[in-house]
Amino acid sequence: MSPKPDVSEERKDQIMNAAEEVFTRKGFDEARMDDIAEETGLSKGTLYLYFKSKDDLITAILDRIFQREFKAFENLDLSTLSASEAVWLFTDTVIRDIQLILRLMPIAYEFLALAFRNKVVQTALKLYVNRYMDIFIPIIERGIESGEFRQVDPKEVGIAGGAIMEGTILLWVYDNSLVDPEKHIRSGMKLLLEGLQANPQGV
Amino acid sequence: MSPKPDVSEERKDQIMNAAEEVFTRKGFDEARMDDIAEETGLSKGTLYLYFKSKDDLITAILDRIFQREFKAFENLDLSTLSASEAVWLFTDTVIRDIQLILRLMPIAYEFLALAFRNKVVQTALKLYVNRYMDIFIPIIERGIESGEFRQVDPKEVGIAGGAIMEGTILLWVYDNSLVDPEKHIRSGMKLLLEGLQANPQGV
DNA sequence: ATATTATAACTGACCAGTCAGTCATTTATC
DNA sequence: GATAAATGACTGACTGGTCAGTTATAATAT
Repeated sequence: MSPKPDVSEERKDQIMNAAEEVFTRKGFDEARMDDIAEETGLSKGTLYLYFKSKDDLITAILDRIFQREFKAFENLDLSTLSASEAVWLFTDTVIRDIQLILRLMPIAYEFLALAFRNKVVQTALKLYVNRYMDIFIPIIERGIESGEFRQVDPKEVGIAGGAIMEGTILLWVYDNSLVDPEKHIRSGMKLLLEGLQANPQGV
Repeated sequence: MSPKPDVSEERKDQIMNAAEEVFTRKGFDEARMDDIAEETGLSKGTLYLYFKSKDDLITAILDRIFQREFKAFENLDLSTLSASEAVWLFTDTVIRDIQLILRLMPIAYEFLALAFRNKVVQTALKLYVNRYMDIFIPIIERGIESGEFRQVDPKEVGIAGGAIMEGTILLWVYDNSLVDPEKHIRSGMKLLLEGLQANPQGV
């Protein structure tokens, strides 16, 4: 038996939480390992017992965020719904998810900037958007087949839907007094859906 | 008169061009003043004759980008067009603009990340999105008044339109093999417009 | 002559990462 | 149940490299 209980998982989480806070507040480059140490209440040396470098810590945090994102899409059974209903359930899921993510937006945009020069980041983002499209596009296809939607290109609708979701958040970053992410993602999706109806009326 | 011809404007531009290149390639923080000096072919000391700090240089570059952006919207007379036509002309203008800006996207996303902690950046972005909405929303209002569009909230449509434009670019950053900015901004706007028609048919 | 433009060597603040050592708790032994 | 040994957790002063910004000096045009 070990003379002390293993606390390494709790410590790692504790450090990641503190680091997430500091990175969000200061950005990757301005965040000092000393700041993170202070935020945890631990010493800097201890951080290096659990993460071998600052990069390693950043990577672990991003991994954790992505894991959380993907979880929201699991257990999502859209097969029994009409296409419109499925779009709404999917939209609601994304919106619920976004509420949790909004505070991490500063990290997200630094991460996006990295995507242009970092292969690993590119791959992660590609995976993310593809998971998204793999859910969204089949809904549209089903709606067209069933005659609920008019004849449109499902991929184009998928991209437009994704753009509305991501773009609305972007506009909120531009001017948070102009945009309410939840409200305007919903109104944007509603406008898109209304244009898809085979027999125009309420959605 | 000065004993030498004044080349300071050319030098500034030359330095900004080099810096834009290096910032795009490496990011603000990873870009060294020595890299920029090497890119210009000048010495580091010379950079400091024209820009008093790295921040000053970054600010000048961002200013220049924004100036270019705004210029595209000047001389844009939409008053003689139908609302749909006006939306298309506006969309085309944005798309033409975007082609020039795509290579600077890494800078744009670093800049966005800054927006969360920097008042000046916040103000600049707010100004940008508001100029955009000040053009777009009146077009929608006019379309509703004239009976060309059905009764919708013009602000919501403006935000949806903006989201489609900005969001499509974002998706392109996520996965440039999935999205073609020009094509998908156009198809997204088409879907939005079709949903706005008072008497659904072609747009 | 002299003002301007340029240079390249230099400085010093800064900070990621290290390491020799301390501390607190558990286990082993009698 | 008291003492010692073992070990994991933790610390913080230190180092070595980096890089924004400075300065002393030179070149050049007028």
